[in-house]
Amino acid sequence: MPELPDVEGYRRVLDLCGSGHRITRIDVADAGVLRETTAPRLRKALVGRRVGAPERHGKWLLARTDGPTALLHFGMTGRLVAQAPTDPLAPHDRVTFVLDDDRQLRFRDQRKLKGIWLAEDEDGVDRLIGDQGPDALSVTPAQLDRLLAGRRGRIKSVLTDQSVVAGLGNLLADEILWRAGIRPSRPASDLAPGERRRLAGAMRSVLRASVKEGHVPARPSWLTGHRDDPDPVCPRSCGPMRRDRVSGRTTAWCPDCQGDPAPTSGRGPAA
DNA sequence: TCGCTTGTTGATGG
DNA sequence: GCCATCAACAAGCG
Repeated sequence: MPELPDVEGYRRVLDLCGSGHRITRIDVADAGVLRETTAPRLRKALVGRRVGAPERHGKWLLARTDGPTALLHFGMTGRLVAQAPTDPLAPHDRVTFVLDDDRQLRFRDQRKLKGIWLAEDEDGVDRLIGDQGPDALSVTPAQLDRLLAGRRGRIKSVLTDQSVVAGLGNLLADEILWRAGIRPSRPASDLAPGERRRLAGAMRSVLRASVKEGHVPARPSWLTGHRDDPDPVCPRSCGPMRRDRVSGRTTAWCPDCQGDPAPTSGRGPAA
């Protein structure tokens, strides 16, 4: 679930609830989410530290303190929730950070695909997320041109490649490509300048609206509002939507709005 | 039991 | 080197 907008929401939770407060205790209910560290080492590094202004890069949340930085990645099912001490522990609350005002920040994650890392300094941060491309929210049209140049892969694969641009997941990529009217299976380097401009604009507007909500909203006027319907219909063309696999991920798109089906026969007439 | 899932990584093959 | 596919990670649902 978590893509850039979700993680930005968790960043706000951490900022609102944590910034300026000291960490007084860390409860580890399931050490399976601790990566390259242990519960004792996490406590030694962070208990007593004051929480600073959190940052986000792509889908990574950087929990700053006046000491080490904790790096959180939420995989497909992770969340960060603020709770009162009286709130019962949820089944998937893996790590609880208790603050000096008794409030709690809980790393809640069903599937434990990712988790929490610890970085002692900026070199450590860089080692963990240094391979990430620029954050999708900050990408300009000119920058997108440079990022796509020479990429022979499919545009959807390129957009969801975190080392190219950081923050876009399956849902966002589909929504953005649909908004821009570009077929997900198009080779990235084939896009015309006008298409790249539309893509940059769609990325910006979809991201802005989604960040405001803290997730990709399933609005009736959006692709995301219909992609899980039994027989999904495109809210723009009113034609049937398609569900294919592109680069191993379920891909929802509209043949009317996004050109012809995958170019299996070699050359797509309108492509 | 199988297939599926909004994320990521590493192996493998073209 | 680039790209696509697949399996794996882990857990739940239908």
